[in-house]
Amino acid sequence: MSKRDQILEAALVLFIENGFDKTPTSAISKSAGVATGTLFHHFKTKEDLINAIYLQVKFAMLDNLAAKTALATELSGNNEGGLKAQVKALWFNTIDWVLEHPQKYRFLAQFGESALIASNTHEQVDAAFADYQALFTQGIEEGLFYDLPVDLLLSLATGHIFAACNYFLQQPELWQENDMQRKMFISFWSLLAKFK
Amino acid sequence: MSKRDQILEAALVLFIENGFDKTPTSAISKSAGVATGTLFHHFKTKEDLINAIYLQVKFAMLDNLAAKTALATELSGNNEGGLKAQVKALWFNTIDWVLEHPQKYRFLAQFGESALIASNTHEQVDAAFADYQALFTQGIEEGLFYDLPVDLLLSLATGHIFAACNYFLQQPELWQENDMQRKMFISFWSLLAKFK
DNA sequence: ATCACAATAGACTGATCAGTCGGTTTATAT
DNA sequence: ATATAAACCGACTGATCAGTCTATTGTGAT
Repeated sequence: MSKRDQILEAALVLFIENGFDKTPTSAISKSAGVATGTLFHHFKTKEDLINAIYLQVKFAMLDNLAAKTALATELSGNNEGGLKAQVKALWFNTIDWVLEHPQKYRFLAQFGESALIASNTHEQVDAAFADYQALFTQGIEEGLFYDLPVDLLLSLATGHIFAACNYFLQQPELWQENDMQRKMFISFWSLLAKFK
Repeated sequence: MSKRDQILEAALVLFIENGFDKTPTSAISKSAGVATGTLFHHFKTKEDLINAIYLQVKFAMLDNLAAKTALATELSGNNEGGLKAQVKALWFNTIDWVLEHPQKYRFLAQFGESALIASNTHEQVDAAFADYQALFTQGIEEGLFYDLPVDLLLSLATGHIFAACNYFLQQPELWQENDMQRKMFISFWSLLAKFK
């Protein structure tokens, strides 16, 4: 692992544990096994660093979704499989990834809404989520989903997913419980779609 | 308005605009028209201050809901009015309050998940929300809601409301649009209840 | 009137820390 | 081999700022 990655990893952990302003750069470089100068060689400022982490985590999440989706279409042969199946895969894979990467998720929850993340950073991420937006647009146009603005529907959907993640990160065993995933998806789907 | 309240109000605005660590206490006292000493007379530390704001805002939200609920039961005569009507009132009044207090909401969104809010603070707030938890418990016991843990259902519900608020704070005129509130409540209700 | 205490003021400081700087090592290209 | 640049190091510093301290002003209470 490159020193740059060591820094990103160490900083993520320290940031979620102590918060941004209670994490001196000296602590980060120390924990990463790297000199101060090296940290500032790779990241111009401390804020650059947190924005880099944010991008890395968001894209890691996205890459995972893309990989899983690709795998699914490959296995099923066709590249459609129905809108509902696609949405379900997206929903399940997101929660699955979060539960496997609790720290990365906690970072997003803690800093995603903070003023530290530059608007430019948000734009880069939003652009990368365009594919999934298209999926929801399709649902609306087909009359399957409620006739609401796409980004509102997307926001409601991510809200549901994140609320679920918050809960199941506290109680991971419940997520595996009989019928739980089925019930949760019904709730999720009902929020979007007019029909079952 | 007491100097204490002036400080709370000034700090809230500065915190959401610049973030916690980019807001020196000197800027707060200056903006509040108060001396440094006065700030630290009322709040032992800067973190005490942000926790005090958090409590004030959460309780303001709660007091508003309680007042509106009380008014509704007074007007309707009986104190029941059906579970769905009660949930709808809760849902509508929350969004209404948020849209009328965008800064307070933005504060909650930005700092509610941050490490700055003490666990003790969270506990005080959770305790105050017990009444609304009872409402959801009732819905589950009556077999009206999905058979899921209460706090999971609560978390999903608040997730939906917050996602909606985020959206309509950007596009306030859409909230008033014909049919919008009806459609949004259908989506909200479907997420909780097995039947329409 | 007098006492006690809460509220207010603002100059001051000790500690902290983001970021710099001059230098060394390592990798790459020619 | 040699040149060039990128990666790396860590001691150092200038600026910032949370919180203190001492003094002054309201404000009841008896």
